[in-house]
Amino acid sequence: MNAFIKLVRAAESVAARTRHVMSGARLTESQFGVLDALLHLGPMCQVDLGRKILKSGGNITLVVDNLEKRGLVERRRDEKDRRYIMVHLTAEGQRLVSSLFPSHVEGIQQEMSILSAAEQEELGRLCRKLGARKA
Amino acid sequence: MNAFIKLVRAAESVAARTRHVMSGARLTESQFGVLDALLHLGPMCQVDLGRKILKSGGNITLVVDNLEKRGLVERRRDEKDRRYIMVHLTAEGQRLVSSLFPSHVEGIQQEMSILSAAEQEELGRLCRKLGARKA
DNA sequence: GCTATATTATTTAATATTGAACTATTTGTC
DNA sequence: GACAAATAGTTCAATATTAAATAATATAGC
Repeated sequence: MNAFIKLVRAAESVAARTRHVMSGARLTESQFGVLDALLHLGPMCQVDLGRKILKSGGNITLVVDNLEKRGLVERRRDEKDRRYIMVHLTAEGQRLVSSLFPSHVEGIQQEMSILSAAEQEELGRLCRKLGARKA
Repeated sequence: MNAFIKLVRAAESVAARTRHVMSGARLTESQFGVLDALLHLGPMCQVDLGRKILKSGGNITLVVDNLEKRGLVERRRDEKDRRYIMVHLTAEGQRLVSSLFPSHVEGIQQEMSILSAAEQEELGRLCRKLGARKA
């Protein structure tokens, strides 16, 4: 029980302390999460984006809307299965997320560096068990 | 870096899977967090509530507003220092949060039970280090 | 081929969330 | 005591977030 409270606080604390890189570019965490997924995994439909950043479908619609307004991503209807809309990075989106990514990673690593490599390993192992638990 | 991603996913996964107790009573996580703090720590000003549930001042104003509309909490101006507003549980608020608390705790314990007691201990230790890190 | 079911995406209503500007109050310093 | 700095709370605009209802499309079973 206590472990859970500390888990949530740790996640929120570290996230809050590393938000500045994103907010400097006027991106929210969800927006950055979407751009990050598209950069590293390629074009993706919105359901998959939702699974990736753990948000509801309705939410993804809005986040992608806002990214699209800024010209950072592009929606393309899948002609094979017209239910799907694949979300693509634009050239500008790619440029932006690529330029932000290194300092984003660096900020997180700096925050995590209070734990030794072995501790980070162990933390990852424990969290993976919790995250993978069935509904 | 990987550890951080797993940390966030674990926190969000467990939280999402235990949300049903709160949403069954039409309470959000923040609303429940406020009621919980008031129940276990007594009346509190809004700044302290914000520190407790890790949310901004503007947010606390709204969350307390919504709890007040439902008659679950009450605002009382501190007459010693009129900048402060102490938030109190009403009888109804106390009844509600007390009735919900056991199943809330049980749900979390069930989610966490995929880890052994020793693992939970270790997870708590690692998370405490991360959460306590200076800004 | 028709129909029931499932899946993707959107919309809507309600609440959350932040950051910044703002008001009211108190405290510290001269 | 006056006034500058600090602190508590509110408001506002922009975006997020969910759950539930809906529309469009695809698939499976008959």
